[in-house]
Amino acid sequence: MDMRTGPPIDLPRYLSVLPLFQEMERQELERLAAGCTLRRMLRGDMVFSVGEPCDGFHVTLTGQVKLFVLSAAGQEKVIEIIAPGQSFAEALMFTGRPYIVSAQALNDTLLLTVSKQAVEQEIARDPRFALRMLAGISRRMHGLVRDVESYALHSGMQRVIGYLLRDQTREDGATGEELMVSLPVSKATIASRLSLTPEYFSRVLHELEASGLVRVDKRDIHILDTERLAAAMTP
Amino acid sequence: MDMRTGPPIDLPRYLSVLPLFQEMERQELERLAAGCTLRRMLRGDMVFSVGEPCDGFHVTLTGQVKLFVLSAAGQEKVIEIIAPGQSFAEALMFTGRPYIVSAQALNDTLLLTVSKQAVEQEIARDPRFALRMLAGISRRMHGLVRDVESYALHSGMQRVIGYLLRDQTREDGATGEELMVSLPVSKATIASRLSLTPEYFSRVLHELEASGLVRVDKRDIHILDTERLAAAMTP
DNA sequence: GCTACGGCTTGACTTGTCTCAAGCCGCCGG
DNA sequence: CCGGCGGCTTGAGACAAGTCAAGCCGTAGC
Repeated sequence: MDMRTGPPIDLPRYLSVLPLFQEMERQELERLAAGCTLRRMLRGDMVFSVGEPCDGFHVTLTGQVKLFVLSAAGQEKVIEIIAPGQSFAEALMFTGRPYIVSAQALNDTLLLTVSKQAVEQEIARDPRFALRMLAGISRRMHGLVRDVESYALHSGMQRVIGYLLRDQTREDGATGEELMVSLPVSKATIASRLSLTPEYFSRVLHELEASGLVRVDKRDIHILDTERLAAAMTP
Repeated sequence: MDMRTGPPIDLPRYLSVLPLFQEMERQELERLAAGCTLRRMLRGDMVFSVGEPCDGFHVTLTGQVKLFVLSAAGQEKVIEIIAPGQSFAEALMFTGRPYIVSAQALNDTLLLTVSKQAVEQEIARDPRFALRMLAGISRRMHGLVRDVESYALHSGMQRVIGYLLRDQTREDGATGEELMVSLPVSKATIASRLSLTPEYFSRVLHELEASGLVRVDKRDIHILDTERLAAAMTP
């Protein structure tokens, strides 16, 4: 374990709060913890780059990480923005091939890395852990399929609305209730995540504002009328 | 087991040739086979539809299946075309949620369905089977990431070239070697797979032909110069 | 205070890709 | 032999989204 973080840390306790390791016994967590590394990363630090060998998966305890690819022309496409508590690169670990995306810290970040070896060992010991990994990866894949669907079938405006309402389920609140979405990172990064240029993203937000559907204040998007906004997605 | 297929079939033998079940003992295969169903499907038959509960995954032994979604406006987007011997919907099975895509037979198809229960049972018995499932799903996800990348960073022309050269690795053959790609299904279906309209796909192929890079004969695309074609992807 | 820079917006123009509409071709059924 | 239909192509025009360029604003640094 990397001890650059200062005083020893109760790693098993850190692990226990992660969705992936819920319901695991103290003893199992300790076994896993032995195969873990904790790193403090600064904004802009690379977690890994395309082509590097992959021998584990990662969890952001605090901070944010973006997964992205670069085109031959140097253009960047953000595949996913990893929020605190989320894991990433689990799937890649199991293919046994090098990374196909790069990962970079968007903020100062506390990063936990679980070695491939520890995971395989734990799967061998307890098949239920394998099911948890499978469920996690499958959920990730679910998201990717929805992205593909979105890129192919939705306009830029629809993708933006979809992003703003991503956590809103139907009948989640009363009609016309006002809620607020804070963009977790720069607008340019969100734009890339949605496969839009920053310029066009700006215009779309402006248009939504002009229609009286949202109010934009820096990175806070106040949704003035959830229902009308949702309605604007299916014209 | 569904016996509509006529005389009893040596299901374990069928299973043993699938990549997913490689290296499994006869006894394990027999256990799995007990949880399997074999169905003959006609062109156009639905394997499953969005929203239906998912209690297993599928393998096309012969024939082809398309995975697709429909937009609110009724527009279709083909997510993937499943070739003979390939499995699909493994990931969805593990999320415990209903199907998020639909699957339809593109040809008369012999379809094997492995029940969720049989899979979970086998994972409990042999963790190495879990690793195989994980590797399979991860490979699928790898493909999805490359698709997202492609939709975001490549032009229509580049996506078509990428599709034509998908199995070609560098130094796979001599310079200028001629090879041929047969479209497995209708051009309209391929177009949707690539997120293009049939009209535009047609124009792109025509343009490639005009540049002397390919020769199109019905569904056979003869690649006249692999290197120049690959070069046309990175302008 | 002035300057510099990152993050964002705005305007004017261009273009890749879609839409709509018509037409061609090969094939099957009557 | 003819009609119809699915699969595909072609043309003309429209539009969503991208590009390039300039400019604004707030914060950080000197």
